[in-house]
Amino acid sequence: MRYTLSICDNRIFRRLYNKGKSAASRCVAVYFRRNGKRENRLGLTVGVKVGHAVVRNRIRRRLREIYRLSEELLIQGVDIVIVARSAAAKADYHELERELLGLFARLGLLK
RNA sequence: CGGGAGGAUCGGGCGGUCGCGUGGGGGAGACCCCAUGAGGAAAGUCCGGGCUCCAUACGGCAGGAUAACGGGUAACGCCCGCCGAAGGCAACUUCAGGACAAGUGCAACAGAGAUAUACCGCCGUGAGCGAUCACGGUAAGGGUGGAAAGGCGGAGAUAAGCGCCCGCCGUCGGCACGGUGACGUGCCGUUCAUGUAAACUCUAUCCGGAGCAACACCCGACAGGACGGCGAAAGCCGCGUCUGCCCGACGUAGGUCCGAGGUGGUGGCAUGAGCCCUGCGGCAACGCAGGGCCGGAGAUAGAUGACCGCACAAAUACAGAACCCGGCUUACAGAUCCUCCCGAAGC
RNA sequence: GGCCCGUUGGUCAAGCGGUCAAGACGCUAGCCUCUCACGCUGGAAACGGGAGUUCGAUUCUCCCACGGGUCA
Repeated sequence: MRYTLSICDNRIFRRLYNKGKSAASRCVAVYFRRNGKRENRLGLTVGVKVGHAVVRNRIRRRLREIYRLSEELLIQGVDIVIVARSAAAKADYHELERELLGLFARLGLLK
């Protein structure tokens, strides 16, 4: 991903959950906040409750793919956390793509 | 053809576009090229090891594990063979399968009585006209129970009965033969004894503790402190670590411990009790010898996804390495192969 | 990733090889009261699942499932 770093620090996740703006749909929830930098930072959260390791990996990879393909459309300089919910385990790639892009549009993250 | 038993293997292949981890190469750089990239269970963490630190891991108690016998293995609670028991017409499957005859405990309810007993019954004696009662004998019959004085059958004897006696079976003990052994077969006998050890316990064998978040090293930040007593010395006490306790060992001034700080990097880290083929030994597990192959995962918020095409009946199961191996257990759509048993029909 | 615990009515929980598996709160029916509450009497409701040992398992053993703790 060209313009994006990963979020490794648990404190950044906490700050987004507490102070970021958010929106949610059936399968995913999105939190974001401006970070004052030139590039974006992305965090993906897929909890244990969603499924076992194979299911969690698949969801995480699909979410990352969706983000990668839509990266050019997004504004820059924000931290974004995408949280998978339980329903994501049964959704296919296209459903996730539709929901996630819909949330990005609702939050005004698209250029 | 139908039904069944045992074992083994696969659990995806080819191609295209974009994207990711690792290694290598090219380029001043942006970047480009090449190679490669999850499992049979990677899982549960139930056993056993390697490896690292603690003492070179040593003695006793406590604690834990295993349990017919022989072998295999680095080791095992695993595997192979074999014995015994149970089940099945059979192929075959299952078994925590030592010792209640060392001692202790427990056995509710029912039942007269639970390791010793006489409720009904049977028999004898005495009392009574009699119904019946009292005392004694008896475990063959009834009833209760998971279990009632080895089991089944029989004859004599007896007041009635009883392994009191006989035959067969079982059990225990002894002897002989076969087997490396568990054990089997045969003979003899004064043995005849409730169950339970996944109850305490006893017997035999094995086990030191912790775990890669172990451990070693580097950079930076912070805040430093303690190291005693006796003695001339040896040494003793104390303190610390090693295991719950004892014993013991080691350390006690270029070392150790406590406190503070809690951030990043490197190694450990992937060639291993490895896989394949051939030969020899062995019933087998497996071992030995020779040859070949490395078919290269190695992250540190953690790499495999999206879309499409092709053949096949279909691509749909369970499921993601985190120090590494050997097992066990659990989950699993579908496909293929081998061996064997039973039944029916035919030759 | 490693190492340890736990699971009993709706909730909190005691028990531990054997007769009805205690108790509290809650729920419910009746009584009391003009009515509600309090009080009194009664009732329903549970051993996470599956195997094994045993005459008998909530208890003992094994395997799963779920929930929690702890270690840099």
